[in-house]
Amino acid sequence: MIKDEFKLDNQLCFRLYTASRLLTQAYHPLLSEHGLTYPQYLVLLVLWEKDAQPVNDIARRLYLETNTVTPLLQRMEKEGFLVRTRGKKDARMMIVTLTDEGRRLQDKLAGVPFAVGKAAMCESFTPEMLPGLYKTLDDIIVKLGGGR
Amino acid sequence: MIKDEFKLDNQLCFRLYTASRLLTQAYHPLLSEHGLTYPQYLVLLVLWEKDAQPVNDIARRLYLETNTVTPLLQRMEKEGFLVRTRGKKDARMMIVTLTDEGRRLQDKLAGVPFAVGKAAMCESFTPEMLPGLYKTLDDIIVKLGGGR
DNA sequence: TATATTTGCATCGTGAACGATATAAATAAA
DNA sequence: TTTATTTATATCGTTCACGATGCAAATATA
Repeated sequence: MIKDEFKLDNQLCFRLYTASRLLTQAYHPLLSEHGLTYPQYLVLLVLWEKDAQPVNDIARRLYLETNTVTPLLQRMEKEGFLVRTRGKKDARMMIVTLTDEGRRLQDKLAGVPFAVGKAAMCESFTPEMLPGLYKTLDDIIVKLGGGR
Repeated sequence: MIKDEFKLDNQLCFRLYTASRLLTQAYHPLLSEHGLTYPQYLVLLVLWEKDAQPVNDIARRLYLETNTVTPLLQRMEKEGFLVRTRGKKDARMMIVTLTDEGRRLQDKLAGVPFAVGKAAMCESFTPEMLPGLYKTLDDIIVKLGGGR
């Protein structure tokens, strides 16, 4: 008999992994319509909050490494959503700035959060449960993401 | 000013995505030591519960597509953890069966669940909170993963 | 000032994810 | 029994993730 700790139904990570993938899939049709992927959408969220940030700050905000973010930003630049320019004071830094088109996406994607929310909520999982869930996930993230 | 729905701190999906990635990273050193990745570890969990399953059943259990699972199984076969044989009754099916080495990993990885659990738990996120969290995530998965 | 170290970003290789498509076996319909 | 459809898996192309490594600019040290 398999040990309890090895049962798939007792795995926190598998649940997080699956829920994350399925929720990302829910974003897919809404984002691909505008030529975006989910990680690219996250970059937009970061830049909409605060424009003109260096690669490092964007990566840290998303708990990602720069070697993940750099090619992602290069693709977004090629698509015309942002521009990357060397920092004047410190030439090592690559400053990422939204283009007009990148800012316009904020209006075009205005309906996305609600649409995805509607797709995930049900009788047993309601919006009122979100704060508690956020707190729990944040605890896990802080514990594991420590340095960031 | 950015809309509340667009703030990164109000994103459920980003939290799931981050928590999933960070928890998977916690598995990494423990698994790579044995030549395994996290998705490969999930395949082992499935096969330890029930050996000799077709690709389709493994994929459904993990909420993945077969085009994700097939190459993953091919790599695991090359590593000697399992064998893939065509079904006798239905030759379309590829039956996946653990090797002795694949079964032995169950003992070698015996300490992994506890080690990862210790890495994720803290004062504010305790093992007692797991059942509630499981329920919430399962609701999301069922709502979004519907058919599977 | 010359040298060493640190910092910020980029490149490379591998392994997922996943949409789209292909292929062959099994089953259903004509 | 041909022919059409469904089913199970595999292949292909693109985009992440991420460990390892490289490189140039900035900073610290000698």
